[in-house]
Amino acid sequence: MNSRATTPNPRLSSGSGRRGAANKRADAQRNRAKILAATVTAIRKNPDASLADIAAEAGTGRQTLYGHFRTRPELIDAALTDSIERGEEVLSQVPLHGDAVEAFQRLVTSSWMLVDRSRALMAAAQRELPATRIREMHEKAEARMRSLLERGQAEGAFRSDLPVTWLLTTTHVVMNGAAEEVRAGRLDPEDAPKLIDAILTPAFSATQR
Amino acid sequence: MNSRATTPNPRLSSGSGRRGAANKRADAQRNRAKILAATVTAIRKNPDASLADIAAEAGTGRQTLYGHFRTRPELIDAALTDSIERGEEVLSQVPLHGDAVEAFQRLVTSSWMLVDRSRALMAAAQRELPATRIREMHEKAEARMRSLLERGQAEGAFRSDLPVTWLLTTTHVVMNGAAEEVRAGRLDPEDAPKLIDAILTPAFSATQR
DNA sequence: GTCAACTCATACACGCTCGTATGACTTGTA
DNA sequence: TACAAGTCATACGAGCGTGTATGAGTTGAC
Repeated sequence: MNSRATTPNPRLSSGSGRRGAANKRADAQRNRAKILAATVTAIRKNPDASLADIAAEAGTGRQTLYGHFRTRPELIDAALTDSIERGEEVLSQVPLHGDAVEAFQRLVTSSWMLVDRSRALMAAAQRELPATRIREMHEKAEARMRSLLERGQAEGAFRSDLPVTWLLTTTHVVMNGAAEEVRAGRLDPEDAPKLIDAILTPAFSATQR
Repeated sequence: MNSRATTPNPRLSSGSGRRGAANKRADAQRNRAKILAATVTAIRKNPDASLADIAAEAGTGRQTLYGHFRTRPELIDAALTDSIERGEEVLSQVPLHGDAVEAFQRLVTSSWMLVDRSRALMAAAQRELPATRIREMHEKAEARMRSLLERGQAEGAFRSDLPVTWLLTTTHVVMNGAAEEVRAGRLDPEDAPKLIDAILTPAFSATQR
């Protein structure tokens, strides 16, 4: 074990203890990031973008890409993981205290922006990654949303005659619908949160049922 | 013109006046139908099904398929057109008179079953056919739904603070979500209409706003 | 029964993408 | 500065899907 001990490099042991990701040349880290970003935009432009397309989008050689990601699924996985991690940073800041309905609205608005950004990537992932893997990546975000909905139900803010699962999918589905409308140019991104809210709030409300 | 006048064949001039589709051997018509059906089921099983897969599913040779449909898009187009035409036969029977909300519920229930059946095919079409073509095919069904929603708004049954377009997409999106849940085995098809309704009715309701 | 229509197996050309390999070159780092 | 790490152009093999071609065989229609 520990055969690569030539460079102890105590400089940066931040984050996970893994050595795989951290101690790489600054150069390489930049390229990795460029490729990850390019994956999102390239697939956004063309859902069937090849690895060559993505490398071109990143302004890097195809071989460089292969140097960072051995296979296509591995790249997609990494790109999605990255997107979700960035999303987590945003979502974890959303205050969930207080009125459940208002908290839900805040969470949905933030979530929607993320969905809008990585929609195409998600679609690609759904075709190339096992479904269990994708669910696994969304675990945190989904758990947050679910427990908020559950709290709302318990407090009588949200209706309890429907399973939380269905409220959850409805939420996803309406956000995705808005994102699709934006993509098609039929909806102004600015207006989306309001429209999403206009549907979900009365749909989930406990009043008058 | 009229170079193929060898067989006047006054037997069946039913439907459109076109001669292209009608006067084919019974044999060929059967095969065409088999292929169309196979397209739906094959793509349902595997969204990336090749023409070879589809031919196999139909129990026919690949060349026979090419005899009926010159290219892949042409096949997808034909299959979707066929699905939609069959759907029209169902939807046109749904009574739209009387209370707009109830009519909407009836229409949604019927529509959902169709969506559930041809969801995979639609996804394939979205990847291989121009968006305008797909919208064109859905024109009738969409117009029916739209005018019902508009009537509901005018009568004060549906809220008027949202554009009909958004009500329309919401409807689509929730139906699709249910279909997806069914596909994933997380939802019983029997329960779907009830759940869809439970979301859409309060979401679209004009009361309490 | 005759003929055209249709089916189907086989085969080929083409283009595309993935993944691998090689080697020369450039850049970061200590 | 010296060496490892990383980049990149080029090239190759394999696999797959599409669309075309050919020809022999089968089936429906009149």
